[in-house]
Amino acid sequence: MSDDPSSKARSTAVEQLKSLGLSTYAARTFVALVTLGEATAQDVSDLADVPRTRVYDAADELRERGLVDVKRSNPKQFWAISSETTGRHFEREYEHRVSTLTDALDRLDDANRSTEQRGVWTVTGREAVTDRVIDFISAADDEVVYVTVGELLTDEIGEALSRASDEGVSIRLADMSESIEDRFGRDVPAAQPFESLWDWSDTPAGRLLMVDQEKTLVSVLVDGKGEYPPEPRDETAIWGVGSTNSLVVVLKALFTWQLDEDRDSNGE
Amino acid sequence: MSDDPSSKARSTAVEQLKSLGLSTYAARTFVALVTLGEATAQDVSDLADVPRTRVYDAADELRERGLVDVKRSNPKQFWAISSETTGRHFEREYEHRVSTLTDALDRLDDANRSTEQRGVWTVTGREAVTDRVIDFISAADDEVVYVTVGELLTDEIGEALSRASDEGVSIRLADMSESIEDRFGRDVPAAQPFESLWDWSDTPAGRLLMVDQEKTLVSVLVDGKGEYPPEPRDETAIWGVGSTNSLVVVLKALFTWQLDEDRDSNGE
DNA sequence: ATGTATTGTGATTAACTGAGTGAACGACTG
DNA sequence: CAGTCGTTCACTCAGTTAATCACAATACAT
Repeated sequence: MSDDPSSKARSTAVEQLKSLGLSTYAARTFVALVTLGEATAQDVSDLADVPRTRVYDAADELRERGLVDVKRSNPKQFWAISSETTGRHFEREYEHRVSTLTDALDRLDDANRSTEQRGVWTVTGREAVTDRVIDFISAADDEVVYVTVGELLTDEIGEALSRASDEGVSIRLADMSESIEDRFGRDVPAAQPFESLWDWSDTPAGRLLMVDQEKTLVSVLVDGKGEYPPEPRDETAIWGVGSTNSLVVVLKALFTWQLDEDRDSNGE
Repeated sequence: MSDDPSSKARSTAVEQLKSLGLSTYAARTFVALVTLGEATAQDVSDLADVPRTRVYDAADELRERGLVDVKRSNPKQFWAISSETTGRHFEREYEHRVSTLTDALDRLDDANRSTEQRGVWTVTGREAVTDRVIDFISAADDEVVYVTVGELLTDEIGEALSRASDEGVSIRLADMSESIEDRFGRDVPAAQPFESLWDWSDTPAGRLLMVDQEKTLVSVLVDGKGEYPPEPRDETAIWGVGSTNSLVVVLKALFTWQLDEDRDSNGE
């Protein structure tokens, strides 16, 4: 039926609204009101699969949130705000929540975070790994060594590298694809590319990161079945900090050797 | 005790995390990990008031969300991402959700929204009223007449007025305080201030809005008990659209008379 | 004016998620 | 080898939310 495409949009909208904190009835009612424009409880009940007697509660929940207006006629009429306004609304709500959260967390965040550690931590998920990489780069004082493949050099990481470079941190990027090299010729003028120790073309690829010779991260892409849909759990990394950390020690040795090698071949 | 200020931050952080979709245990565990830095299940259980046997589940929930890393040692060690990274994380998550939502809603949003209507809608809450005002101003084609007090002329509304002005809509602002007049001398060059019909200084104040002589909104501030804490339910508005709408008709009459009066006294 | 149909409000019940507890298994240590 | 600690799993209980029903109020029609 012609409802099929819109019914998909309908269910995704309901899902998102629920994840944003609305009850199922309220979410369904809101979606119905968006499509109907102006409607009575009966109309909503017919379209949204919400018991008619519950539409009033759902609409009230929505009204308290400022998502729906009510016409005090008989029968009552309901009206949903436009999708743009909905976006603005949740944007404000979200900003408020996140800023409250980060404020509170900042007040708790202890200083004893980047001390010496033994052993290594594991991270799964590409976004989570990217977060750690950005953390490390942002905290760099002297030097960042980053071996990666173009696929994993996102804008966010580029920005972090640029910022670090601006603060006088020396950036060493390895095994960049052409397009990436072009990009970072602009973005990170101070980046000094060097030849990678390994040939990544055959491996499933991943990244190597060393910051200030005391924080290191190693990741591999683990495309489980097929690499067609970018799986959420498609990257796993281990990382460790501290000059005596075993992972740091071994990577420092490798990188130091490799970088010296590189400098020699460049006639420095 | 010295814990008191931080325990407040603790509970607000937990609240926000829960509202962002985490379970109570997960939220408490995360907050404990942020303060502890690196900790075992026992440490978390002691500080966070989470049953020790449940710390593992909570940490797993957090790990799947990319908020916590795990060291596979014995005993297991947990580590929480920094507050800045937490902010970035939820920002991304939120952006994804809201864009998915607005996409879906746009696909549903029916065109039959701004047709002729009888009767008026009611809105409560200052933010909700502001949303309607912005909606109206953004949809203006020819003319915006806005009578308000400085308190209710927020940046958002200023931006909306500026945008409308840029698109050739004539803006008529009334009863502006000096500072506001200054501001909109810059922001809205095309704004034509005019003398308000009423003296608002004694009333609880509110706003009047008419757009294209076919959409009108009237609001009053209803400071219930005291105006000291800006109550969330502190403004109530009614609005209606359509050239035959009763609220539109009466306000159009008032404004037309007033604006003509104003033009005469200015010698136009 | 009265009866009927429909709207609005409240109460009650059922189902489900999530918090809390305890038991059992496994690993490391003395 | 035994005991202790760490880890996981299974189960109970409570609170919340969905769903249904019953009743009151209003509007419309005859």
